[in-house]
Amino acid sequence: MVQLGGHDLTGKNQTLQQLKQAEREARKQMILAATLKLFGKNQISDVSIRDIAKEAGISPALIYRHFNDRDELFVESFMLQSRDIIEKFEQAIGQNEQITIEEIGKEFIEYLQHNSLFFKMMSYFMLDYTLMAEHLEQFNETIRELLHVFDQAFRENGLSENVRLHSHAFFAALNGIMITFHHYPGRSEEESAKHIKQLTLLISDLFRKGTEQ
Amino acid sequence: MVQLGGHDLTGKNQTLQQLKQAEREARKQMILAATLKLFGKNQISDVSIRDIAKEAGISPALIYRHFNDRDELFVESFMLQSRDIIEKFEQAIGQNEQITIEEIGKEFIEYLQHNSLFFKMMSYFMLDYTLMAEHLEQFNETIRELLHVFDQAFRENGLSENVRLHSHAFFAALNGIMITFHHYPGRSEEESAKHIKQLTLLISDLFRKGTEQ
DNA sequence: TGTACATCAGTGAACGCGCGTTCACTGATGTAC
DNA sequence: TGTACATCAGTGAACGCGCGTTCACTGATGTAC
Repeated sequence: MVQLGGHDLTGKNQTLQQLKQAEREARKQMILAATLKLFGKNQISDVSIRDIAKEAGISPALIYRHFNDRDELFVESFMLQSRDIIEKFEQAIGQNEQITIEEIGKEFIEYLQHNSLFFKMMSYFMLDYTLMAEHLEQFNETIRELLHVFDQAFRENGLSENVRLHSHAFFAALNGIMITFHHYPGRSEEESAKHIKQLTLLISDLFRKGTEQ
Repeated sequence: MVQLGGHDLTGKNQTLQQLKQAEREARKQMILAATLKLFGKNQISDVSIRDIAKEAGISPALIYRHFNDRDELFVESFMLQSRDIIEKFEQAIGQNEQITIEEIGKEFIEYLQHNSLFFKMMSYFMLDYTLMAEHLEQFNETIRELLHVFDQAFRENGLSENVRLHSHAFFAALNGIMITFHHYPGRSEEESAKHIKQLTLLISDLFRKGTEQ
């Protein structure tokens, strides 16, 4: 008799096990979805376990049957969202046969603007390095994947030396534009968006010129 | 008899009043100094009123005789520190007769690195926009003053159009480098610093080339 | 088929804590007469 | 000069709150014999 943790895993019972497993997984996804929804609405540091439980329509205690602690839930939410965004971003970039530096800058910023959740989370993780320390490798991988897209674009545009360094610089510069000006005091959201667009164009232009040489 | 709020403000008494006022101001400065010291040691959001009181050797209640609430204390600390840093930065820049774009980039990043407190606070304020909303104008002025230094440098280097836009872009890009890579996972502080230096040089170079045209 | 037991998702209330802020008070100093 | 009063820096304890997390429990379902 095949046994695992006291469960019968043969025949009909195996399917039942699988169904239970699927149900459990579905519940977990609901918690993650509720978390992401609240991250979208509020400041990330203000989202509490009780808020999430309420949003998901469950008891706070149930969350701890799926995640060890708040940080783990937060990190998993971030990873889920990241994979989603990066995949979409890669697809959008992949459409164009040869993408210009301007286009990739514009696309990236637009992605950050339309998926402000990803941006919010990235800022949150970058500044709260105590949180990152434990989940470092996962976070790292996400960023690396993003940088890979930038690498490709630079190579396609004829850059052969210091490609990764250029990707880092471009990525950081675009991040900086968003962080510095997304809530620039005294400007409406619309004006901010326009200003960010202008700055992105300027920076992209400089990178294009730098790549041509 | 000259009276203000029940106090005699003439002759000898005026001096006593002034001394009292000075004493009060000195106490306030001690509180601000204690706050800044803790900001340097810990994450800003983790610094509590009780911590500050303990550091300053006073009762928590006394802090409320000098500041209306925690936010006001935080903002005043930031302003105090900012004025200090920006003045030092302006002096360092002012030494050179004609400063290059590379130099100003390098100087700025070095200032952020050696005064990580300023950088910490700027990030904190940029991301916590609810806090900023009320103290918007003060924060704004600080940043504007900093941008003014960048403006001058760009003008000295022959740029005549879109000067402020270039300042914004350069400032944002340098910020972005710091935020993205100051705690890049898996790197020592030293390695991070070196990497940031490299990226700063690359970005500065692009801006110089862009200015020359 | 019936019964005793095991498992486990799920719960509401409680624990223990630290927070920003306020309260009621003390004690030193100055002021009025 | 003495006395009653006002002012105000300063205090320790308390208020009220929300947090992450855990506890003790329920109830449905499956399992063993």
